Amino acid sequence: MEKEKELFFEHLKTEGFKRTTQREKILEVFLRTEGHSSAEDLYALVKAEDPTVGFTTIYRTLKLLTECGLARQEKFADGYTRYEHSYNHQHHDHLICTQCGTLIEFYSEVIENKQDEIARKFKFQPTHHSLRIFGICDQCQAKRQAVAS
Amino acid sequence: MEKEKELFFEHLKTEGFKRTTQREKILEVFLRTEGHSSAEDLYALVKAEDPTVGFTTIYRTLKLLTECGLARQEKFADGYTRYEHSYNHQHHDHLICTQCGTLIEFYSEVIENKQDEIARKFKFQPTHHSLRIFGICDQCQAKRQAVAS
DNA sequence: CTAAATGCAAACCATTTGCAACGGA
DNA sequence: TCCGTTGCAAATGGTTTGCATTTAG
Repeated sequence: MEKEKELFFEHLKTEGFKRTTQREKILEVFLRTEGHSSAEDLYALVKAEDPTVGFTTIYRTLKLLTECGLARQEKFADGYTRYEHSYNHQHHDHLICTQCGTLIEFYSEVIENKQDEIARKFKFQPTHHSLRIFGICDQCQAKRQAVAS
Repeated sequence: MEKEKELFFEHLKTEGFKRTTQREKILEVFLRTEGHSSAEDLYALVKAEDPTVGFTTIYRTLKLLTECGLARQEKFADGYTRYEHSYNHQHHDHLICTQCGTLIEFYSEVIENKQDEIARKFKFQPTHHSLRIFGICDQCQAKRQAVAS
């Protein structure tokens, strides 16, 4: 966590931005989240600890965090943009149920390695990736069966 | 193309929807597109052939096409939702340059197979997937080098 | 006939921006 | 002090919805 904070403050310094209490608080709360948080989620969490922080600052800080690589954004079908960090949280990919929205996380060494191999082949320097498999989860398949009969 | 049209009209019939000239035209134009088209792109293309079709109908028809599996939607960082079909276009994944936006397509049998294996393990019935590797492309790496020196 | 479909304009809603007050450096 | 930052309110912009009219079945 300290390493991440340093990285952020360093980024602020080199870009000529200021280190404010709001930015410190938002980063701190963000690093404590697990998984995918929307700006709204984060706003609620930060607001609980510091009611003076505004919605706008959440957005502006998330942008900064994305720029320096601490946050990664992903657009979801529900219209919300969600953010996640990699601190204390190993990389994983997703199975997403298009029926109920359930998220299943998985990790495959084989796929990770193959991706690196492909990137090398194209002389491409990968920073991160997103693999999502869409379909129907176990439970929703059962529900469908029940309706059909 | 005929197979896809049949599938669509069949979907309309089973859902109790009507077969209209607008829907026929939109499907036809959509199947002719290559890659990722936004509603706006499609509107321009359809409008060129039939100026009476409205923007709203594009959205409503894309929703129908997505429901019956002919279109697949993907949210992009620029705020637009883009759609693609699989007619006449084999599946592929993407390397995306975060610097210049270049898209490189690739296909890996190993990754495809591993994905199916993972889905089976979770009793998940996959319909499609999206794998995007983000990073810096060959050309932009060269540019960076040039600036640094 | 009649229920669905269309096109327009207005509404929506997550996100962004303008601006006056504020606060690091 | 100076310039970036903040929070509010208003604006933005892609997408959706209400409604009167048109149209497929």
